[in-house]
Amino acid sequence: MVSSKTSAGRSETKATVSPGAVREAALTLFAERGYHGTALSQIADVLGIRTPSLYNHMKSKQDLLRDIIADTTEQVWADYEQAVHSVGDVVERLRRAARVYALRHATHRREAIIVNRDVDSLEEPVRSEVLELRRRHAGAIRDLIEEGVREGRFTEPEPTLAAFGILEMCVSIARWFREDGPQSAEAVAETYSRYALRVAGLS
Amino acid sequence: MVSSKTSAGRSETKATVSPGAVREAALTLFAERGYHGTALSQIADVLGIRTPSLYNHMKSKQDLLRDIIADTTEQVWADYEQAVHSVGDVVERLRRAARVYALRHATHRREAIIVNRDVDSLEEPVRSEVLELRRRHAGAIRDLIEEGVREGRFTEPEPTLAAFGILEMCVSIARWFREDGPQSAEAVAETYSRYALRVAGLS
DNA sequence: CCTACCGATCGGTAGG
DNA sequence: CCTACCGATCGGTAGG
Repeated sequence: MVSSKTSAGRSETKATVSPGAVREAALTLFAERGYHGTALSQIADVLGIRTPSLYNHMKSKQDLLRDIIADTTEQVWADYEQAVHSVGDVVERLRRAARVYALRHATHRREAIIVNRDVDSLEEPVRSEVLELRRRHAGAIRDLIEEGVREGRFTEPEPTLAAFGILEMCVSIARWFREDGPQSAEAVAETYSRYALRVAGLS
Repeated sequence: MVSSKTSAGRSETKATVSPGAVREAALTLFAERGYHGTALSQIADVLGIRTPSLYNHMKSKQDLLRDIIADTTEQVWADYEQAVHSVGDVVERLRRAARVYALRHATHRREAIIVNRDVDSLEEPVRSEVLELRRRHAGAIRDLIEEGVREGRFTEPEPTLAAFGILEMCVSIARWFREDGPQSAEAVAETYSRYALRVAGLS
């Protein structure tokens, strides 16, 4: 991204920045300090340029947030659809839905933190669209549990509460997972998908 | 000149404010918009006074955040100790620890949201002290699961992951619980404490 | 409790 | 990519 940094944070050599580099820097700083806690001057510092130069690569600070959150939310839904696609068994469907959601939260930690902390800083109508997509996701998980209960595979009498619990348990992975930790993202996702089935009351 | 706004936020009659009222307003606004997303002028607006008058009831914005987060974190630990105090059975200990944690997140939603979203906006050394207390809590839950596994009551092979999952599942209650919803705080806490035992692998 | 006011910093624009 | 600069707003202080 930027070569030969001085101790003060800005680069010695002339920086060449791209929209992707700005987004990458925003991802790290928004995740660390929050949207309102991050100044554009801090993003510029990381990239080794002056604040006004950012505007060659983005439209506004709000646009940066919107792109990050909207893209991530859409990918979560796409993940879900692909995970359960052409899988018949309802237990296996829930297992895969939980596993892919958990895996994303281990592999895209910054995005997950930003979506969950700063979604309310989004301007309308994007904020409502994002919330609607998240509701759809939670509803799909609830429906899986209900279906499993009808088929006698799950026992949980409160599918809505269980769906929220399962999803938020997976979200929490983004808050503690370390790439250099003792477990791989895949192993953690596998473990949490087991928890999901237990919460649903796998019989 | 006392302009009497009726709809836009400030009060008609002369306001009498207390430290508790300032904290209450901060609680609501920090939870809604985040610490950095809330201006002191907004807190003053809610109370019907001018921003500088806030300083008769608090030391600084940062102090407001610190009081909210430190008090809440200490109460969570006190809750835990009281819940497991003089309870011998390890399954019952975990059930009670999860239930009291879940219950607090249903009954103190604003505090919970602020602790989880804005703890990193705390200045040192308070931030580190709060994080240490939270680690101690998670460690205590993990120890309960390990103890239960040793006694053959639980089966979970990853007590650390299970402890994080259980706690964060309970935290999530603060994000969706409504006092006027279909379930009481106690009922939700009861349900989530069942989930906790399932995640631990109650045999 | 208020008005008056402070320096600092914010996101963003003009113009090259 | 830069410098120069904008109006708005921030948390906070002085002084009554």
